[in-house]
Amino acid sequence: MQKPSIPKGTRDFGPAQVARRQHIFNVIRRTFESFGFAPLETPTLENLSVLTGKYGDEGDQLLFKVLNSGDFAKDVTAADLTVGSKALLPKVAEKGLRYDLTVPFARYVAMNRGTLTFPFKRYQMQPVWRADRPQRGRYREFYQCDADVVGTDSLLCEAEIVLMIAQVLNGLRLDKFTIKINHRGVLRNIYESLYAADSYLGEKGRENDLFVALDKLDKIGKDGVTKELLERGFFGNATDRLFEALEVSGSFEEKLKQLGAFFRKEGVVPDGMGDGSEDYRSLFELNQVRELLAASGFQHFDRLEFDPTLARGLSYYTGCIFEVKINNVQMGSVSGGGRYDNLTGSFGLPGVSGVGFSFGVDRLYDCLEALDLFTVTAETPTRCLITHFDQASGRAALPLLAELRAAGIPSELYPDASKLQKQFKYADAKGIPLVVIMGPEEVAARVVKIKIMASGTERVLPIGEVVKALTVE
RNA sequence: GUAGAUAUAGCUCAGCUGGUUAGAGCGUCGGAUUGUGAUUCCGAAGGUCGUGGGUUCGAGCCCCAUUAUUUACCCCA
Repeated sequence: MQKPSIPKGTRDFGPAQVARRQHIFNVIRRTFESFGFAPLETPTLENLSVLTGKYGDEGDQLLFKVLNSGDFAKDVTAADLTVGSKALLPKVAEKGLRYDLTVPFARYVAMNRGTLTFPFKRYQMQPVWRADRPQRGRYREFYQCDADVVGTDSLLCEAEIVLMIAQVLNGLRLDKFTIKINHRGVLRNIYESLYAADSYLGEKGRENDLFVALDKLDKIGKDGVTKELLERGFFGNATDRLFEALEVSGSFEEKLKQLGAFFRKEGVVPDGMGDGSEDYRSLFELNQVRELLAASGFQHFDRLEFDPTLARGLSYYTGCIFEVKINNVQMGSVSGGGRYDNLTGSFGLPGVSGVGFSFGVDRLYDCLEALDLFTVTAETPTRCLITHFDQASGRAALPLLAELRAAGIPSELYPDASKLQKQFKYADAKGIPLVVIMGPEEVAARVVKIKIMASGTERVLPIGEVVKALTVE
């Protein structure tokens, strides 16, 4: 006999867990649909040509590749084996498991460009797979819930993302959250500010190294970031000015102004609208998002934070970027997203702007569990269990069973004529709130006894009035 | 890929410097109640101590290896 097991980083979900997960999905789905997003599903498998190169080198390594069917080794030569796995891969695998929902969506848009009505708004709730080392809040198979819009530059989309995030988290009663927002342009401007002045800082074109290090500021502090930048070839005098740039404080609006003043002081060339404090496009756009939110009646500006250090790993983002954390739980981000100007470009459809974001259902689940916020605990949807004693009473219960179901009350008849004690234990263990007792006495008198499990109270009703009495409650 | 921790009953875990027959709680099953759950009482079943080797008169405990799980780093939902 072998011990059964499931792959690392995957989970089974029992009935109680599924019920709680469905609750999360329902809150998200209702929110997405109320904002006009329509559902889309794409295959679990994508061609590797679609997936590779979209997530950076690290991302490519985390892709699950699927071995070709049949004799997958038939094209492999001895030479391939000596060159190594890189040369071997395209010969043995042409498909992979989807890594996120955004790239398959971009692929879908490019393939169906002729039939879609733009701007195209879709939501998608499906599992994705990453060959990561599992740890807290990190799984190899997990569900994402994405909502994206393609075909418009409007910053209303960004504002609505913030609205949806707040609506979902409030709907889940996870009200202690922080939505961090930044703009890739801000990061670019910061990078430029380091070069705009006279000092030489090291090799140019290493923007990503700067962003990655910057993103860790709140985790490893100034010293840690400085150390990491020096290791990556930036010179010492760069970091001082970097931290000067980041010393912004006050309201969302004030931070934008301070950063604009810093860029001008450092001689960063304006790329924006040219009206005073908004002559940097990134700052202008962030301010626009803020104004649109205010006009939409957004209630949670205390939970929206402009964070110029926020970077996010995925390399395809070009505009606003978001990240959401639950403050009172030790957990990675539960949601993230941003604008990508040219995601469909690599699929032959250039110049289409998209913006979207994603919820990590599994992390939301972990947060809700850590905060003990689940209200759904039932092991079964059954509301009513009919007990019986022998074949005759069991048979006599069937019309009532059908009647209950027709009335929309999920019901079941205990399948065996076991001891009543056993039937009651079954109802209790599964959290079934009502038990109908239908023994020979009840059948003879054309009545049933109904017990409300929570209170322990019982009453006797004529069999014809059962459904009516239960539907009133 | 790098580093650490853990592995004992279905689950969560005790188990003394290495010493007879490895324990508890919860859960399961049976009974107290031949027509009543959760509460109470009584009883029972359930363990090659992850696996393989070594040290020892003697190993759940010490040593080595191996596998699995898990935490952190990198990165990320």
